[in-house]
Amino acid sequence: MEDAPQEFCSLQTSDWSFAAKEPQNAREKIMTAASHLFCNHGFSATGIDKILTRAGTAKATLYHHFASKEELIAAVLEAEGETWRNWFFGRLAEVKGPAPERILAVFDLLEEWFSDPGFYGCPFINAVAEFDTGNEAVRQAADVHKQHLLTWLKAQAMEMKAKDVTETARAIAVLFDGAIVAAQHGRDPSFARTARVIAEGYLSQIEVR
Amino acid sequence: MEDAPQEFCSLQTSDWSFAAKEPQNAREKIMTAASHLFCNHGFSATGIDKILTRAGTAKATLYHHFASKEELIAAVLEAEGETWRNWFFGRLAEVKGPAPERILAVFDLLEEWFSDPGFYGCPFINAVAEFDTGNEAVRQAADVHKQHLLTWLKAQAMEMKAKDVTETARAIAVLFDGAIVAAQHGRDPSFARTARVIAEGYLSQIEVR
DNA sequence: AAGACAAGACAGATCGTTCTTGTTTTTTTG
DNA sequence: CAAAAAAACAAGAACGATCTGTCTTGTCTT
Repeated sequence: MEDAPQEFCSLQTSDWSFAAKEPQNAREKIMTAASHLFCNHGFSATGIDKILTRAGTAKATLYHHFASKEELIAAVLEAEGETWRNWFFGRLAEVKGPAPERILAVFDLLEEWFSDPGFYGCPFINAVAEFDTGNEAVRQAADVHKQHLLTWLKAQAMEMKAKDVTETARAIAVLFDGAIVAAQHGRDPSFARTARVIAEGYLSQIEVR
Repeated sequence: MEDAPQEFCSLQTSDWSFAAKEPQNAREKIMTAASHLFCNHGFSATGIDKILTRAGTAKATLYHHFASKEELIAAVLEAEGETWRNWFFGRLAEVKGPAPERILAVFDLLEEWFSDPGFYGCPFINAVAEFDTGNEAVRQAADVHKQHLLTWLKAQAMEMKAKDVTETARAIAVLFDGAIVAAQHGRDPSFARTARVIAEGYLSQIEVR
């Protein structure tokens, strides 16, 4: 019952998740089903048959669109990453104010994300945690995703004339990862605010050019 | 070759890992082999047969000591947690100085941990990331482990007369988790120092009773 | 005599993958 | 616009491999 085929739903509450999107064709049906199962029950633990049952598609259709399970995993990670970044940076673009306030807004967005009942942690953190050694493709996908965030953070650090732009971005990224993991483990969205307070203190002490 | 049976090694370089200990009997052989494979290649991805091959033991021996794979996972997590905490808190007990310095020493220990070539992240973070939904036993084991750290942090916060003891401990824990994940993903131990600098700033601004 | 262990056959289920057959949908073309 | 060609898709059988777990037989150590 829990993993039954998704019923029609015109209201998109989880803009950050590809798995919550309305699939338009068989390929998307497979990807949204796979995304949900991978992220909630793990990649290795999710078999092809479970994905097909949830997607309501045929086995040949999956292997027509994806050469292997590994390729499906890669496609899901890429789609999840892109959807999440569109949501995240899209919302950040709405924030008015100087760079420090934009950085702090990051943690408000994290709290929104954590508060979603469907929150399952960061797919990339989870994937690297599951595969660790081997599967360099997964690590690379996670790296690409993280670079997007670091690039944005560096831009903010430059705008606020931080002395060490890279180190400032790294520091915020540590708070970012820490908040995600703590919120996932404790099922407690308020870790985003804890991280925000730390960030406020850090940014107020930044050395400036 | 990579996962061959471990050769004799009298020097214990990785005191933090149960998988690096010298097994004394068949049960410990199984547990150290399982620990190594679980932590490096994932729990679901590691089959019983691979564990037995690495341990050099028989299948009946495994099922004589453990009722199921799930129970073996639980036993490995518990052993890994205890070994790690013995190393961590044992080393912390050597640190002289007031509470803030003891807290900062946490991040020096993290850097040591991250610098070990065999570092694979935190087994509990990895386990929760892999299973997420379902498997409440794993989540509970992770919670117990985290409570040990939080209790220690609260004691330090009390000693330095922090106004909000719980929040102070939570903040350091966020930096703790963030450093682990960042170091694991970037294969870069220096994230421990990044987290330490943030902690220094945070502790210097703490509200005191 | 008893328990710990090795070695491995065996079972039933599930894994990822390929293949076949037929239907529906889309695209191209006359 | 209609006919024809092509692609997408459903349903599911079949494959060999691997999965967790059981069971048997025999050796070794206490």
